[in-house]
Amino acid sequence: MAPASFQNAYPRELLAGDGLASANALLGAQLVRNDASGVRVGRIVELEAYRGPDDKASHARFGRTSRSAVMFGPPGHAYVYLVYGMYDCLNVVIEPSGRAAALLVRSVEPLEGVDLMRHAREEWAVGRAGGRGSSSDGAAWAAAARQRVAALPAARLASGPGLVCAAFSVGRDDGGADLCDAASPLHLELAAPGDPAFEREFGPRIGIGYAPEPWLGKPWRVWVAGNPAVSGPRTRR
DNA sequence: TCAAGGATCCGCT
DNA sequence: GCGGATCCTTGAA
Repeated sequence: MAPASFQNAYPRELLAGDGLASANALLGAQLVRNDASGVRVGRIVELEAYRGPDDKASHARFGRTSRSAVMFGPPGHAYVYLVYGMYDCLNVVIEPSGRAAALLVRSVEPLEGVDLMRHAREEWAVGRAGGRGSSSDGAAWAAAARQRVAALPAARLASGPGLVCAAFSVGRDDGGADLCDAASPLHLELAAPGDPAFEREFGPRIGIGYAPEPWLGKPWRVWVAGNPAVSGPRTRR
């Protein structure tokens, strides 16, 4: 059965205004990956806003660089970067050209294509296994990694910025992709009309300890209250 | 609690 | 141009 999606391409104007308004609007929207392997759809349940060169937690704090150039472009495009050497993170560019703001997609609740996401997570985990040590039991390690992923509840398949990219096969090749174009293999869609209502919660962003106040404490992280797919701060693990 | 991993940036020459 | 520090994380121990 064809998904009810592909008709509700996300309106770019919802991303062109104030960053926090964009974050509020995007929470609950759908992330869609449509490629040769099939269709994967998830609901965005956690976001963080990074708001321009003045925001000392944002990559834009260095000004325009080759890495962050996409963020300085028009809203609705994907900004994908590598962090800690091994994790890709997906951001949605917001605010008008030249403002260099973006929303980091931290968590997604799987809706369709859960098996594809699980398979992608397995492949990703096995890929990581290859880089670990020199052990001759690499195959065993990979098998164990597959087993761990297989045991995960669906809600944990994309509950973290690196995991979102793993589950949706997002890489830096996707950087610059137009997420407001329904024909794009990776794009956003409005929430389905029948989606349940939810409450929003706000708090400080995660992993930006290097940033000074007031940026450190800005409540620019927003998530769906009580949703099991929300990653939350590490201290909750 | 800690190691893994590599792109990116800054400061220095 | 080069070298070192840093980093929007994760999973294993």
